[in-house]
Amino acid sequence: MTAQRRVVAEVLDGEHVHLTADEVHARAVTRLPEISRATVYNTLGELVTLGEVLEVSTDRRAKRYDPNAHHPHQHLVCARCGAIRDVHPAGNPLADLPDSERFGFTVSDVEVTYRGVCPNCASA
Amino acid sequence: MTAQRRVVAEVLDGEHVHLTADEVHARAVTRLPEISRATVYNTLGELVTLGEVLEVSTDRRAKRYDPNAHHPHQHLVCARCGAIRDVHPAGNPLADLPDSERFGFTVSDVEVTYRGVCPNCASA
DNA sequence: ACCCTACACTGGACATTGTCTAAGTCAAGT
DNA sequence: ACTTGACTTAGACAATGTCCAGTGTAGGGT
Repeated sequence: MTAQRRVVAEVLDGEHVHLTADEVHARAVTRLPEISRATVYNTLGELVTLGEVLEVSTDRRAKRYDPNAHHPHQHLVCARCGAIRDVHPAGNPLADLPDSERFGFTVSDVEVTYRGVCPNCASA
Repeated sequence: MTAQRRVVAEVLDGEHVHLTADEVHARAVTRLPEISRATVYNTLGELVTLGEVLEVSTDRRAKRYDPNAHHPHQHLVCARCGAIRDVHPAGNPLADLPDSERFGFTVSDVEVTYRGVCPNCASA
């Protein structure tokens, strides 16, 4: 555990939002001015491997990092402003895929992204 | 309808697979050698706007384009080789999101990606 | 037929995101 | 103190996508 890794972990834990790698880097720099992008990427990658943090890809621009890794959840994304909310749908989407639709795959995971317009954007 | 757009449409229609923009461009070049990347991107964007083609983002590298836009379906992706299959889960995932989990959003769409290991990779 | 205009296309520069590498730094063990 | 190895840094590089200025080109109006 180095100062750099601690700072990255603190940034993620401090704000329960979904930050991009560059946003994490920007916030980390305010606490540890000389931390490099490579270290942030490396550390985020390690946190993902350890299962402490989830990678989320709600748009096709940058990956985002979700510190809420220990509660299974899905995401609801505003198509206009990109806001992201964690949501908890009823049921288990994995159960909705019958064997006949698995083509011999060993299916281990499912990722659900709801898209819509948030109240802010709808009223604007 | 120009020669360039026809070629892009033919490439997508010809092979029912999920091509990246660059793969579309590579195939288009064999038929129309001087077609530019920008035109392929523009044309793909227009096809997406028209609803003729879907953008799929199964990995974080390149967007892929799915000509099967008129049959709602989801995707099953191999975590090792990246192979993509169209699948049709039972039920409607949109119905699984209760009002209490919508936070005032107008939810219009849902995207489901199953992940697993395909038979080929599992036996290797 | 000839110009004019609007649109599409081209090629390349640019932006964003992420990965890689060579070299530097630091701490622990010998 | 020296060696070793892990970590960090800075920057080059790669992949993908977007933008823009200049160049066709097709069709309408004369």
